[in-house]
Amino acid sequence: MSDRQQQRSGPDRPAQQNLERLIAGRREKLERLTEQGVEPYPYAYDRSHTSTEIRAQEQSLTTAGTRVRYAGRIMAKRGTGKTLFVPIQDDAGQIQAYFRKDDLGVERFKQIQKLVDIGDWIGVEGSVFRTKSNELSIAVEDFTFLAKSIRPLPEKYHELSLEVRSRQRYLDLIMNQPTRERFRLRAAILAEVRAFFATEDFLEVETPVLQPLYGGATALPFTTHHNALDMRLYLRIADELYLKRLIIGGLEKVYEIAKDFRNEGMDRTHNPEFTMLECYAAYWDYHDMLDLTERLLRRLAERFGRAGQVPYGEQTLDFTQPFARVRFLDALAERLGCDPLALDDDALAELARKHDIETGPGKGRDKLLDELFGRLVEPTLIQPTFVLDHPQELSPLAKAHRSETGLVERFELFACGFELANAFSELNDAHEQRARFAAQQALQRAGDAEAQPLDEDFLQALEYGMPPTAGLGVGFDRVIMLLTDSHNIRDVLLFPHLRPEPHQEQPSDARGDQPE
RNA sequence: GCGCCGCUAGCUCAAUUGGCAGAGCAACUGACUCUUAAUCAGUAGGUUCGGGGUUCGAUUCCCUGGCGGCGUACCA
Repeated sequence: MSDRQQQRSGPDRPAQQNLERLIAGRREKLERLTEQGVEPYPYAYDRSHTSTEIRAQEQSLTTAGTRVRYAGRIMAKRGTGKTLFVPIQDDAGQIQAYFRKDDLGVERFKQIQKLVDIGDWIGVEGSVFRTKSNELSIAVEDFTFLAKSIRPLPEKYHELSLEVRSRQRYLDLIMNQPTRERFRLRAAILAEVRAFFATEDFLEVETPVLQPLYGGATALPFTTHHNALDMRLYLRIADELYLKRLIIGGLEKVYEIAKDFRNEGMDRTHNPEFTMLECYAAYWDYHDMLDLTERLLRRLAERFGRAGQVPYGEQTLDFTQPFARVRFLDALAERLGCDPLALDDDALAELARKHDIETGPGKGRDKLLDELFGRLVEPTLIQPTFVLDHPQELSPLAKAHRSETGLVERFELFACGFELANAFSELNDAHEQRARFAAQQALQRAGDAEAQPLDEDFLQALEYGMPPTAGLGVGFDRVIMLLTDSHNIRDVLLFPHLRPEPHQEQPSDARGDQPE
């Protein structure tokens, strides 16, 4: 190790010399601790109380004079000569440790004063008390070194950049209590969703991530390769076609919460891998599913908002009343000021171009209507709103509308200007489904790369008969964004997708992936 | 993808018209027995993201590559 410290003219980048010095200094302290007989990386520490428990039990702990054993990361050191105040952070918060030279002796005090750094892990043992300035503290009688941090923590009173927060999430978690709270909340919301589906009698299932053919959504997949079978596989873009196979199998109510993968752009509401909630119920139509969606969102808003009101930026979203409902074409007509169905193809294309939407082969009428809707209507849907009855071409897996030709029985839920959920009465006529797939293939030939492929295996399953069924997909990360007042999906993903840093080179002998 | 903006010490940020690259925190040395952004005195820390160009001289201007932010497009 000392050889490396002496290495001045090596390949190390000069810009890192200062950091190297800081690290070398901490390694040196580690060596000196070891020389003094301190085990630098012990195997366990038997703590008696967490910070939460100490705060909750302060009264009894102080009156009884109980010795507590508390552990965590050192977040600061404030020395006043022969005493030292050290805030120690555990999972839930911080408790200040109070070291006195007179209590610990010269050598032990010198260890904590000189050889222990901000960022190190430590266990302290002593009694709980309040300082003169009324700070809850532990008067340390003994301490145990638990682990060394050889890199300096970020500076303490400025925010980390979004990049550092995302790329080095552990630093964000160390430095920012709200980040910890946000991810605890995410876990609580997930648990609440599972509890909801349990009360609704849904069965939680798991379906394949690696699929021989992708389907169930309009999106581009990630491709990989299975060596043993020497075959191309796709990471799923949706769970839909497998969950429907389960409905066909007679599991009447199923749901899955899992990662889907879409090989598309990233922005504040999109990450290449994201968590999707999908559920399917036999004998239901999309009206039943709409009711379930409203029950779910209302329950989450009541549990995690303020009595069903959810603050989001400047807005407050109200989930207590029945959500607004608007038909797709009506909403679009209102924004356009004319009936889009009354326009001929040329007029529609011109209208699209007027709103900066590309036209051309592979973009049918319905696709243009959808893009116009996305451009003109979606951003205006702040309060929770159901949009119903979409054009058929956009929804090759949805059942035709029972009374409106050219439309399907479908709804999307919007809030905060983005889509939260998508559902339909599922198409269960195998013959019709085959025709819809054929239409998708025609679109694909015309240049629509996202058109859905024909899934012969799924069609075979469907030919055994699927009962009337409604299905729902919910962008779970977006629900988390909504309920935690987060405005970038990266804030609700512990490890959002980022470009690798230049020094993180990929192994050149990587196997399994097939370059596309 | 495209457009705009950014990248300076471990972290957060300065630097006049192109003229010696600075501060706070962190680190190091010392003082201090109730601090809490502890305080006080001092020290050290830089290939200004990489490469190229213009110039007597580039953190600054130009080109190019990398990464990031915001906007925009497709999608949950």
